[in-house]
Amino acid sequence: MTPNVLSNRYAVAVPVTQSDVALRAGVSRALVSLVFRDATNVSDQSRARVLLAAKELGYRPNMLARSLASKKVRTIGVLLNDITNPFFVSMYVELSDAAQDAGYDVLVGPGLRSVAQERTLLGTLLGHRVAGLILISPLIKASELNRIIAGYPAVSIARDMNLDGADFVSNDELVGARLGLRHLVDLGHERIVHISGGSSRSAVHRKRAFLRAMSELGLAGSARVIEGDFTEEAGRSAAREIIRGRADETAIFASNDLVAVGAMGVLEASGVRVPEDVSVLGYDNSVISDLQMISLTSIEQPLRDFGRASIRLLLERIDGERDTRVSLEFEPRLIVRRTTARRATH
Amino acid sequence: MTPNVLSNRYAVAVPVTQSDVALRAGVSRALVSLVFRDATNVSDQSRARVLLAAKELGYRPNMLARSLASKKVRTIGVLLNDITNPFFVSMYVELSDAAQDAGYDVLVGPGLRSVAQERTLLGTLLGHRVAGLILISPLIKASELNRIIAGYPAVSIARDMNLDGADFVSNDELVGARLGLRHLVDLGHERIVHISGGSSRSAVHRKRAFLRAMSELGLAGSARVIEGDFTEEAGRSAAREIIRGRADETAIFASNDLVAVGAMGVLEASGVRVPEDVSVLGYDNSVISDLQMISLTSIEQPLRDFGRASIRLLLERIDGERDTRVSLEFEPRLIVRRTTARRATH
DNA sequence: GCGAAGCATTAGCGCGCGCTAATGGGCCCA
DNA sequence: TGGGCCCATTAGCGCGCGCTAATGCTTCGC
Repeated sequence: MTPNVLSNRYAVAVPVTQSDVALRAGVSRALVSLVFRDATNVSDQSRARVLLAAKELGYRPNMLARSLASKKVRTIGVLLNDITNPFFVSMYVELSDAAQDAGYDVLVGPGLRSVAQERTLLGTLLGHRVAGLILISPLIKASELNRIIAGYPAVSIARDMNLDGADFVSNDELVGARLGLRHLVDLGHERIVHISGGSSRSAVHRKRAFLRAMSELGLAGSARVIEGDFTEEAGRSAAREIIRGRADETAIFASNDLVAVGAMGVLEASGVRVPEDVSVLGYDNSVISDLQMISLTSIEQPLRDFGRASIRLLLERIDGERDTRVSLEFEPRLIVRRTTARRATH
Repeated sequence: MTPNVLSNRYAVAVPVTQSDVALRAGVSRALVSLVFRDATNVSDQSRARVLLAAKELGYRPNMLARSLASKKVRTIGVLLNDITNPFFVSMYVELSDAAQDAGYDVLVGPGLRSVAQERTLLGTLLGHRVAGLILISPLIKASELNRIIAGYPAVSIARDMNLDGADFVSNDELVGARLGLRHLVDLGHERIVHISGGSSRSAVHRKRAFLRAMSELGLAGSARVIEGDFTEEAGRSAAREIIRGRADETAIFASNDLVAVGAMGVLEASGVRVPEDVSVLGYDNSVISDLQMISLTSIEQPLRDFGRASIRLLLERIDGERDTRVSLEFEPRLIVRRTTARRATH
């Protein structure tokens, strides 16, 4: 009976430390540190021995200890206000990509449109001492946000909140509205209705851009707005209102793709054909707009540019290269698909 | 001239430590630690003073140092093989939710269907010394995975790889296939084609379940499979083949929603009506299937159950309560929408 | 008034690693 | 053989916090 020999079928993950590697390689712990920090002044022979020992033991530098000791965290926090929105997810992909290129990890705070939850998530991110924050269309009001992240490197995407310390990246709403409306006007449309995204800052900006672009085109009189939010249901509801009111609008400028798709669903179910009877224009060019069954004409926001620029701006602040606030607006692009067509002559 | 007075418009985030709080509260550092760990044996008075000082200074416990000192990391790593797939994103939402309830943070490794990338991401997660891993349909082959995460608490979702140390959570493919096919057969369909998800493990399981369920229904002879993958394009391509071949199939059992939507797009563009001429069934019940314009009948995978169960299983391992491997299969559900209908009598 | 008991607080080591001043050793040249 | 130089390596402190044995203080009972 040897009670020590238990059936240890499942190996326990024994944490391997620098000391373990040093011991096995027959060198000091600090030398191992030097090797893993790519320092010079290490003989090729020693380096090889250390790397070999590390490999044999399955050693991996402990990010926690490393961050703690160096006082430099290579992790960026991303606060997402709505992870179910495909547009934001794509945004995250770009961010993650750009961050990785810069040698940073990304920690997400995936919100579900709740202010309270956002507060918690921000706390978590700050608790992890992330090097900087990227806020994607946050819901918390600016004053509170300003207080929470005071002095923290931050970039806000898609929502300008005039944070002293936060840079701002967005798409040029006015250009977007012009692109979309000119396209519709070129197709002969004049009476155009906008289904808004609600009372959030970005939604209001988009609505104003719509109204202004209509004015520029001399169509201020035939512009109409139906209030909604950024969901499919808002699109459905607005479409019902349009049908009920027997309005003479021939085109819809939706506040985003989801809204557009919701409207189209109701329109087609009611016998109103898209684009034969009504043209529909979305915003974001998210993945659903590209589905063949939907094939929605949409305004594309340059996500890749957003991602790259955000990370760049953030790193400038993290590295202390800049102290002044920067706002960047990128130009959106019109992607024409099959939901917009020449206005029917009646 | 007082060169010390610079225009310091942007406050620098000064890291506040436990010592700072202790100093301000006039107590020892360890007492602050006790307060923040909700220890007993702290007078209400001291507690209040510490908390006040912490609030005034904006102190937040440093997760890094905490993990290092306690040797307990409250972070779970999630490896996602394809973050652009809405199904996986929903999966992540549930996981994140369940983890938070258990007091854990979540660190994501967002893959884009690349094995090399997955390797890197795993390295990052392990470098962060996450308490455990959740692998969502990973691509890395089992043997390698087994070596990398040896002894690490892990749960695999949607892909069984017989890892000794990894539990397994999935949906019961056979039940899913039966649900879908019975529904189609009840509607009078017999000749049914499956558009497969390719050669990945989960795709093969789904295909086999389809074939077996067809056999059970006595329809082995009228079952057909078109190979594809889990993308919309695969659905389109398969639909073209179906049309070209003038096959007499009256129903399509797609390997996922995206494939189904792709097929529907081509069918309708070719004048084949859904569901009048052909019924289409998806899998996953992802967000797109619920869009009114699509309204796809689909097999719902119980994501919430997946998430809860995965976290629970993982915590059991992390807490050392269990050493043996567990596999859980949850029953999917049929969600009937508008893409399936009674077979046309010709 | 004294000891015991109980409670609140503190000192100090350890976590894994970054970083630097200091040490050691080898080599070359005179 | 001695001195000097340079390169490789090491000892040791610090990062912010967890944790516990030990200390100080108060209160109470007899």
